[in-house]
Amino acid sequence: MRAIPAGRVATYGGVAAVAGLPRRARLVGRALRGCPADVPWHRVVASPGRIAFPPGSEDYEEQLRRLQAEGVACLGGRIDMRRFGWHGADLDALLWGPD
DNA sequence: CCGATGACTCACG
DNA sequence: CCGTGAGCCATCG
Repeated sequence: MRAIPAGRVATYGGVAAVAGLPRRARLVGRALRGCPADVPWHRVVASPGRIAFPPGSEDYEEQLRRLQAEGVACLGGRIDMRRFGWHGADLDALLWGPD
């Protein structure tokens, strides 16, 4: 999660896959609940580029604020994944990095 | 032990 | 775009 750069977003399923847990998107959402403060939870959105919280809820607004603060546009409740989507590297690349 | 419940996703109509 | 249904599986009551 912390590997997701500011200004980009990843999907629940994507994070799960990178973590080596394919098809476990729900688990990522569960893990995000009450996660440490230094975890950029707001950079994780649902598959189509939509904030997963119920629109209008306090959590929804909070995430929207944080994303906009990083320059991520959310028009019509949608985030353009082709522009802001983070196509993360595989776990090895994340751990060992390109030097 | 068991059914219900999610910060999910994908396929289909 | 919207609903349905099927996977998913850790938690909860």
